Amino acid sequence: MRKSIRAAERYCKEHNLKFTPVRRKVLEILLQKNTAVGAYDILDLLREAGFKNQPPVAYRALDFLVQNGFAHKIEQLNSFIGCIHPGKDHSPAFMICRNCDTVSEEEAITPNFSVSQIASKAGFTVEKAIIEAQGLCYSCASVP
Amino acid sequence: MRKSIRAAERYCKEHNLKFTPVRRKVLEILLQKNTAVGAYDILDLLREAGFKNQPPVAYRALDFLVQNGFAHKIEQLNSFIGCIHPGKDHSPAFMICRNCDTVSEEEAITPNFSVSQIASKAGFTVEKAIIEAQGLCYSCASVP
DNA sequence: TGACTCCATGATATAACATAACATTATGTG
DNA sequence: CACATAATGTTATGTTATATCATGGAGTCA
Repeated sequence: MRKSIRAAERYCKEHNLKFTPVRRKVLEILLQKNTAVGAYDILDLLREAGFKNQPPVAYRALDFLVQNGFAHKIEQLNSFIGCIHPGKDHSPAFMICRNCDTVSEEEAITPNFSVSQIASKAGFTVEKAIIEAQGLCYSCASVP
Repeated sequence: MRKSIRAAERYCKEHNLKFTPVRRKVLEILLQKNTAVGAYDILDLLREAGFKNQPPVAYRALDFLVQNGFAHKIEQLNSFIGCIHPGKDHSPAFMICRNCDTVSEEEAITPNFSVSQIASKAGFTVEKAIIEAQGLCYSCASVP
């Protein structure tokens, strides 16, 4: 975790991004858990740590972290999780345990791996999977 | 679309489910669009059609439709879409166009197809894909 | 150095999404 | 008909997320 923080630090320095105290703190919060954390929980923890605690404080920091690949949003939980290999361009698949709430991030490498392959490699029993891709449909890609 | 409604009707009759007016109406609303529709938009349309319009009205109908496979929730949009092949047990992948908002449902058949394969089959250019599986992690599956 | 720019943060308000809880009504079954 | 069950009505509230405008702080460059 210290290592992930330092990696983020280095990456920001290299890319002229500001790794400010609140951004660092939010990333620390995320990396301390192996479950996804909601924005308002983060807000509480920020307050405890002496930061301001209006919603935008958390959402801005989260946007920054997600934008730069230091964190991911888990859509099904409306929550966030620290990224285990930041910096690298990757296309992750998340395995959410309904019993212990642990979210594990698996690498889908190229998107050329199936959910079931990823899951079985991780020893995970899938009960429900969602796959949502954003991009351009055929018509919209053809007519620029 | 008439056909999908009738299929839902038949399925409900066979499974002793009540395909009530509000459920039918919500499904009609969803099937009339090829974009995902938010619960509150549905609520407005219900009101226009003479139904009650408190939030639970929409959410209950949507729960029913999703539960029984007549509709899906698109997590990234907090919205819902009618299912194009209800009744069948399937594991869908959704292609969301950021330009025209069209959401197309592709069949992932067994989960043994990759996102990129599905997308290229559909002529869709993927910019971002999310894959989230819910189930049981290895530890939780081992200790019942 | 001081005016300027850019970006981050502070602060207030409100929008958008979703559910809890309890009352009432309809429907089917013995 | 009495009863059980499921659906709907209704009120209130909880949860997640963003818009908007004001303020501050670091770097740049004439």
